[in-house]
Amino acid sequence: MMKKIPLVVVCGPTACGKTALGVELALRLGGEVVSADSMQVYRGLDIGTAKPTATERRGVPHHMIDVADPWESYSVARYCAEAAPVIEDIARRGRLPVLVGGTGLYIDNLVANTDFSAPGGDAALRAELLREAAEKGNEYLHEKLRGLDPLAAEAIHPNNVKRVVRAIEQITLSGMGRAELDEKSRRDSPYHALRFTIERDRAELYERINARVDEMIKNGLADEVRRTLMPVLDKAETAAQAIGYKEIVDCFKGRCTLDEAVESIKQNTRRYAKRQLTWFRRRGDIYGLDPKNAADMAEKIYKNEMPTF
RNA sequence: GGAGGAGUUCCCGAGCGGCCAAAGGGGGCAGACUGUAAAUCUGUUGUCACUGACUUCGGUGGUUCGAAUCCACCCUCCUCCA
Repeated sequence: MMKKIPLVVVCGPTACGKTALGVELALRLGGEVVSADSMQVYRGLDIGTAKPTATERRGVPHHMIDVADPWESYSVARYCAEAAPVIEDIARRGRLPVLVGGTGLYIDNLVANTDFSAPGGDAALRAELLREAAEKGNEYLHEKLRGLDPLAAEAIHPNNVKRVVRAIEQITLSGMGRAELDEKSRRDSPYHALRFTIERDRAELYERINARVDEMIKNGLADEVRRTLMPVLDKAETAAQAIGYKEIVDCFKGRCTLDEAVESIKQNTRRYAKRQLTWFRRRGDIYGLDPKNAADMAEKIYKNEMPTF
């Protein structure tokens, strides 16, 4: 059996300080940063995604940032397909890959080496199912799923149309139910991953979020949205969902004032952070770091003093 | 000074004698999550010894078997007249 690739993971909610810690770790451990962020993949979406600046990167190479255009749709599958070789390459060069990001779905599937080769997507089928749900109701579509894949139907709430659609799509395209697909998608992981997060008080985290949004606005977020997203809005399926962007778009479309948009960005970011906390919390293998000593932790990791090692 | 209107649970806001711990929304909190995931969805939200009890609807009294809902006075805010 091949030796596993050591992988340091810095995850956690937005604005908790992942970027700085990741860079610090990379500097001290001779590593390179691999971003695990579903929005930083997009070129041009810089300010609103809190993409690390050249200064913040401190000379550390960053990967999986700016790898797609805003009008492309992105996905976990694509992320894993692209990030895995990058990590392998870093390791081959004798450096330590440091995975830094807040997109739990991407991180977990990358680390688990999930096989996404089986069922792709079918835009036409999705549109058709979506229309069916709109016309005949969520329950109708859910019943349809129940007929095809009872186990999946059991696990997915009828109102979660997006998931119901995907489940129907999966079984239609592959002939396999979700349980079977999930089973087949599991592979051995080539990584030996150590996960860290930075723990902060909820109130403090929310304050950091609010302050950062104000900072983004000051740094020209609205202008960035006008330049990079507005022109391609109708095609930018994934990118148009980004917090900080969709709200400004609403403002440009006259649906709200700029102040309202800013408040909305803060609100949505806070809720997003909360969902991230829930996601990461359910994993029992994430080592929580005190923000005050986060940087010093790098030294301990380096010296193999971390309890999880 | 006079005439009206309003004060409801964290916020907005319905309720207008019993079915009210009080609709609905927001926010908060908790949860789910394998090809849109910064997305999508769910639950919960007075307290407790929680199939029951207790404290809430500006304040104090009163009417009533029973009040957030009726009456009196008081306090605060709004509109109009002076």
